[in-house]
Amino acid sequence: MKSAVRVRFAPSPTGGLHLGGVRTALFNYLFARHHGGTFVLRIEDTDQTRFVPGAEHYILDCLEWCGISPDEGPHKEGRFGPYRQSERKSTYRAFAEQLIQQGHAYYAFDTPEELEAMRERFKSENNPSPQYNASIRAHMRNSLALDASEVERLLSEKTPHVIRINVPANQTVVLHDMIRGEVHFNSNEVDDKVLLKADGMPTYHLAVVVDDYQMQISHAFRGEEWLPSAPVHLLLWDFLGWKNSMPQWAHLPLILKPDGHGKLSKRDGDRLGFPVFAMDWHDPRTQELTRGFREMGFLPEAFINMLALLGWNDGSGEEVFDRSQLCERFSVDRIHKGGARFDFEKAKWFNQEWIKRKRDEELAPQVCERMKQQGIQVTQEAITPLIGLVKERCQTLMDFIPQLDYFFRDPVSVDWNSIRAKWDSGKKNFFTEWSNELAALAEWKTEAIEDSFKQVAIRLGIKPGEVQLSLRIMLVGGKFGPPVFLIAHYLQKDSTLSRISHAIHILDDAASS
RNA sequence: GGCCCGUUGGUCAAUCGGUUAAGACGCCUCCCUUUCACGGAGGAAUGAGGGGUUCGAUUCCCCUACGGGCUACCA
Repeated sequence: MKSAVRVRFAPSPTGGLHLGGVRTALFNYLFARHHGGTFVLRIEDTDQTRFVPGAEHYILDCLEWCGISPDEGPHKEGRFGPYRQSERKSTYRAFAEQLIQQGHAYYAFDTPEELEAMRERFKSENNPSPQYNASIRAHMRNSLALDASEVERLLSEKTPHVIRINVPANQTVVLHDMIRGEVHFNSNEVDDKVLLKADGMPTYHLAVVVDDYQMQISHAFRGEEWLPSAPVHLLLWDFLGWKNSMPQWAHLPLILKPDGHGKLSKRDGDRLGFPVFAMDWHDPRTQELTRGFREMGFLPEAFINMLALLGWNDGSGEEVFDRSQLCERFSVDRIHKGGARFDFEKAKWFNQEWIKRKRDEELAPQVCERMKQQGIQVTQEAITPLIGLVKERCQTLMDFIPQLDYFFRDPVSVDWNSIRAKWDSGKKNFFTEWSNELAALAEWKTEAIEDSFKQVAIRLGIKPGEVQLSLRIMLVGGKFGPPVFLIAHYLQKDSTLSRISHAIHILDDAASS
């Protein structure tokens, strides 16, 4: 009786794709791959007021960047399309009507104002947000409370109306969650959710059930914030007579703010200086640009690795996994129940691990691109051999820029103070002497450069170590980077000499003034 | 307020009744290196509280506290 594994990621195209969304997509993907199943993308665009052009395409791009592209979706029609709920609009109404015939739903003609008035009227200290439920629906304008003839009239006059679920009283609805086990709900606490809106579109509640059924979804992963509405969905699966086809549910733990309280939001990223969206999101309405992990210099391998370990682990103590390892090791019973705080430091560590693991040639194109964006004249060929020199110093792709910049142009800023403190005629003499030696050097090789440096130092009675930091600052601009003689080697003779002589002038001027 | 979920170091977390309560990030010290990193060796730091169950509870149950989610014709 075991059917094929089919899972879906069902975002609504309302803006950038959040970390938590990507993780839900990822867990779906990993589960599907682990079980040889199918990963479906369904666009939940039933709220026309929140629709944002470009968002769907952006979501697809994010998933592709992460390497977790869906097997079916609006981009890749399968046997279960269409994959946009707006394009499935016509299918929902019939099910809503069917529920009415069976007494499991009813028409409601209440206007937004009337609903507001109801909430005001029944609001109390003990019940600040009254629900549209068994005790209240008798007081409202719906097909359960009104005369049949009146309902007939309202309908024939095309009075705007919605269809609500008729939640039975005094029932215990039991959810069997793959992560949380049994969760019990009392139907008296569940309100008569709108199933079909006045504009004819279904709400999430109806659409998720109809679509999961029609798309033959076997396992449904979603965020924990959906747990409270699970009984509505369970009831619908039952009412529609599809109980035996219902997917197994898994409510994922939330990703929380690093500080303070609540679930992680885009605002936290803005506030704390880290990305929350997978990729840059440019809001077409507000023109606002929100930075993404990709543009901040993260590798997709690191991004999904980090996300996979947020709320799940394989118990081995290992943490760095590539996509295929994740697919292999993923299992629902090792998903956590509790929410996990997002830690940007750890995210950067994952990225650094992945940068170290990547071959220089793989990194080169992206690093090259980023340097060009900064106006630095570079080529992939020139950069590739340098990447290995600096990559263990980089946590993001952006870190390569300052690490590589000085190889291609004179340092933009120089930490003169670090040299000046101990600058004297002896040192000036040393660098002048050494420059002459370098100029005459036959072979521009790292070892030869270093040898000559040491020889001149010894000849002048200076410890090589005492002038090495000065040299580094002259060439690099600061106290960082690979071994200094290696840098001189890559810099070539002319640049090396010119930076040294430029430094001597600067330091001399400062000394004489 | 109500309903639901959760709770091991600062953070991610292992443990599925018996451990000196792993490991990782971050932090600190030292080594390597006259830069910064990488690497290596150490260190500080954890079972929310109270009741049970049990020979024995971090592990099972209950209560409390705390945290979170939901409470729309949004998903």
